[in-house]
Amino acid sequence: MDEIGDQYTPADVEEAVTAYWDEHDAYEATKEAHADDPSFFFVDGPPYTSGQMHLGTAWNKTLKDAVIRYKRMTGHNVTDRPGYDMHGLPIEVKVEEELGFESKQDIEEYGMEAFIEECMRFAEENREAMDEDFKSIGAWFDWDDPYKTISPEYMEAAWYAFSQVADHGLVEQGKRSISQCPRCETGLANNEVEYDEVVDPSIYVKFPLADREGSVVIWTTTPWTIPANTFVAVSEELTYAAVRAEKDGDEELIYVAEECVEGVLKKGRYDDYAIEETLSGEEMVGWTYEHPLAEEVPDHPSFEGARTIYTAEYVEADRTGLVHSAPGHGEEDFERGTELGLDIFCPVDSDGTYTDAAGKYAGQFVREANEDIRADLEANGALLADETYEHSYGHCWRCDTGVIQLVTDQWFISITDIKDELLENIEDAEWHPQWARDNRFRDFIENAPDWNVSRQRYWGIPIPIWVPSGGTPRDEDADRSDLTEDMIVIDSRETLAAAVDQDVDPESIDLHRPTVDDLTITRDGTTYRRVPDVFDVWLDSSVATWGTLGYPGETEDFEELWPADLIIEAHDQTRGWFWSQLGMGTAAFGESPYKEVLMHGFANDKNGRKMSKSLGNIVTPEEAIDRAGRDPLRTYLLSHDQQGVDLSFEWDGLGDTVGRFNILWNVFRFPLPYMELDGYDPADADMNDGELSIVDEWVLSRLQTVKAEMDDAWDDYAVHDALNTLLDFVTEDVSRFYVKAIRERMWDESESESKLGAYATLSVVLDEVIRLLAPFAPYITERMYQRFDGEATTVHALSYPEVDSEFHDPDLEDDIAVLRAAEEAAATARQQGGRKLRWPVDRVIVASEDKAVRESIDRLSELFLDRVNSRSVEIVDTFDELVAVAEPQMSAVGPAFGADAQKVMQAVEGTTRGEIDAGIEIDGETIELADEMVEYRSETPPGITGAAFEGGTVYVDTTLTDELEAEGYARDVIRRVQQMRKDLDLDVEESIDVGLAIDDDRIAGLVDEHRELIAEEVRAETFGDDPKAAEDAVETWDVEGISVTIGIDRRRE
RNA sequence: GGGCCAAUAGCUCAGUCAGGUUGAGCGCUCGGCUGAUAACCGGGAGGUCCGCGGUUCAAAUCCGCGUUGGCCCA
Repeated sequence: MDEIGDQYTPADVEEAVTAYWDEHDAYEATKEAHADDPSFFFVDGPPYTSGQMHLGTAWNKTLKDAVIRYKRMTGHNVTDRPGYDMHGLPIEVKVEEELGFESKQDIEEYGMEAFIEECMRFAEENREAMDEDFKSIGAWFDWDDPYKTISPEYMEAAWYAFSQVADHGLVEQGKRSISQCPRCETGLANNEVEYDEVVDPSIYVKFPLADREGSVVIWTTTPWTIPANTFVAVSEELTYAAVRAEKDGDEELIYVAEECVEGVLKKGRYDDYAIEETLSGEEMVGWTYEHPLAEEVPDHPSFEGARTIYTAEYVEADRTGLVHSAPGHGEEDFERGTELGLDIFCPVDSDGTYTDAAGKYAGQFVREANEDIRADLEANGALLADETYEHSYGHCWRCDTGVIQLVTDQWFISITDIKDELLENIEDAEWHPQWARDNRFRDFIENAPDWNVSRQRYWGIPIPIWVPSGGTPRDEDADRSDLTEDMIVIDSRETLAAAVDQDVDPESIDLHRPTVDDLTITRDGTTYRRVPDVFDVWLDSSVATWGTLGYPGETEDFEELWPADLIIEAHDQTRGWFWSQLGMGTAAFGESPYKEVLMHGFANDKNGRKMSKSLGNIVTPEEAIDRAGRDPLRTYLLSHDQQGVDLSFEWDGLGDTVGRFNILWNVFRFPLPYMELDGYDPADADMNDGELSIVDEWVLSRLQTVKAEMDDAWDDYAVHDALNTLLDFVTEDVSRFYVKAIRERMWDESESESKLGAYATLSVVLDEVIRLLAPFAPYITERMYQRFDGEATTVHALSYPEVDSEFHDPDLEDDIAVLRAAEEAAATARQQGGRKLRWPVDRVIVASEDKAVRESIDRLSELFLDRVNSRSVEIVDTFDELVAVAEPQMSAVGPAFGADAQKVMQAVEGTTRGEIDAGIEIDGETIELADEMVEYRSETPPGITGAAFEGGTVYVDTTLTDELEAEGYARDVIRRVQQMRKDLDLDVEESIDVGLAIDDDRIAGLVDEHRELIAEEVRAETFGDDPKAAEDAVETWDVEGISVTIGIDRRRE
């Protein structure tokens, strides 16, 4: 791995480094090097094992990897166990697809045990593929020992935590209205419901009043919930109208909110109407009505308090102002119904078909019954209007089936009971960025409902609750409070083995279903059975901070490390993992399980749109690596805001990043040939060797400033700021200024003190840059380190460079900043004066009214002269050679001179103040000019051009003398010979013979004065005047309009 | 429908917290330099600071109302 190519080729570098790491166990060496450092407990957010790495997960793992590498280099023993989230419905659905299943029934027929084995195989296969993906971007985690949510230790961690939650009285069982996927036949958490636009029926239905004339009108998009209608809700704040409406000669009385009268009448296509009476919502409370499908659904709610009008807060003056309410379905309906003490009637099964209680519709799938219900309502004369409506509607996140709202029995963690504690615990974690915590996260927690943790599925952690047989949660008659009281919550395999009636080996038992389903517990003569549900998969990852430590099975690490020092995920996890962990940590242990959060963004396409198959705008990490490389991809991702802001992926931007690595590569390989020639080993660089020049001191000082700025950025996990500060230093300071400044010194004699100083400085700068960059770009830095030093097994095991105040000289940095600005202005002035940098000038004038600027240039005058190629510099507050040039003011000249004004203008324009003062002549007559007729602008005298910089102006005197011209031409000849040497591919130290002919006698004479200089610079042994005789190369050049013919010959021994 | 975030040069982004003539890099273009050469340096062109309104002597920045995109929630 010793050859350094002329070109930076990421693929070659990365291939070589990967092989090197494998061969030398670089990862293990790195961990070993920091094994005794203070611990840093990082916890990996477990990606779900149903897909492969995409750009977003690549970013996520890259950021984590960079932080871990940085933390190690700054002296921490970092926990780097990767995690995988391997349970849950998404995998079940994928396996069902593979097996061609369509319903739960298929799973039962296939056999639960076999199905679960398939899920495990699927998850493991995906995990292995994802391992490889993550490794491919240089993510150094402990891939041999990931934590997996399906391992017995991990599942036990969930059981233990849940039992703690139960001990705190926060586990409840009860009926709740939930989103149910009728295909998966399970309840879904809110965040598992995705909203898509669908077209649904939109019907207005008349509910005939029982104790008076007329009907109330409701609107619904779910006709299938009408069989379960239990009450109608009105608003306390609305006024309602009794409307006498007429259609086709028939009259009827309907009640709607006053504001909705016109809308409803229009929908019903009534010919005419009159408002008979208005009344408040309150006045309507207690009115009763007939169920509009009374005959079709004989068992419809008719219990005490049913078919009655009540108020509810969820009623708005929308559509009709009255709301059909079915506590057996809707969440709000359920809450209000419970509040009113109404029974819950839900005639729908978990698979979305009506039960016998639905009468005529029994056995039908609810959404398919919509049409029959609509027809029956119409036949009953209850349909006021019948339309369709496009709106967003919830769908199962995995199988895309439209969800239905049902009231079922579920197990909950009563988050609402500990809300104050949750809000307090938020404060214990520091977030980057902080606004995410204080706005979004806090808002969410304030509104968080109880956490439904039960799923009626197979591939998950079985809920460790055993309840008395006959009192299962599916039993309609079971008393809820008793159930919670009587439940037994098992916290571990040991406890399980001790408690159950069967023989169980805690060492070998697999806690998955169906193994645990058959285990019973007998206590005081009562037999307990496990509730059949599994945990919501969000509960799995919520226990990650102790699950990854094997707690409670292993307690040592937990006691030492917990809670986590840092977690890193994208902003979608605010209400995902950031939340679930806080909820679980608080409910189980009373505290936040993490101390710091770094929240990054999403990787979108170049237009800021989500990458998706349907938009065809997906960029894969593989493609990015193929086109640009691993280090450039990582660096590109990390150079953008890492705190809450999305990334718009752009190929050009990735290309720019490659460009910056090219610069770094060039800086790195630039000194190598010289050092090799001198037998200089950069690893042995010693600042005491050689002599430091001002630019050496400056770049070393800049390096200290850069480290200090990077430290500040890292402290705030502003990873992008740290990286960009470093990259700017490499391109702006090291490449553009420093390397350019020391190039000449590289050609000094081998024992030159100045050269040794430059070697030492550049060695130190490169050594530190390599280490500073290592966390971001692990491959190229390893490559460079191994070429440059290589003493340690890997650069990643080394320490991060620290600020050395001995080399910090802010005043010098200020001086050089001024110098660079002035130098830039000088270059501009030269360009305007048509004098290229290779040609020396006699003098440069720096004019500044700022004393500090003048002093800076004065202190650095030698360097300044060198860089602007001038023989002298004058530093002044004002440049007194400027010429005041007259500008006629025509608003004054015109009225005074009338017809002669044009002549006056021409005579005045461009003359100097002296000439004006001496008097202007027009047609032989001297004329009088008033002060206001002329203004003056300052111009440089002939041969001098100026350009401003921040803090002053630089003037360059480009007047030629023979001496300047002689050197200029000589330098041009040198440059041409060097080009020819290079074209011949000569060795740097190889000698040549030169022949030179210049097609202008005067110039030839001038150049002749510098024969020795030329011969020395181009390593010419002989210098003749017959270029054509040369055998190796003859070329004629145009130098400033003069034809110059050069011939060169390699010296042959 | 609600909350949070974003929108500034062709592209990527600073600047917004703390109001005072919009900046940088890349790209483009013209020129220069050059034994780092697919590198490097300088000049130039290139902006309704997403829109509309308000506060203010003064708004990219503060406030309000929108538009577009992202995430989360309903």
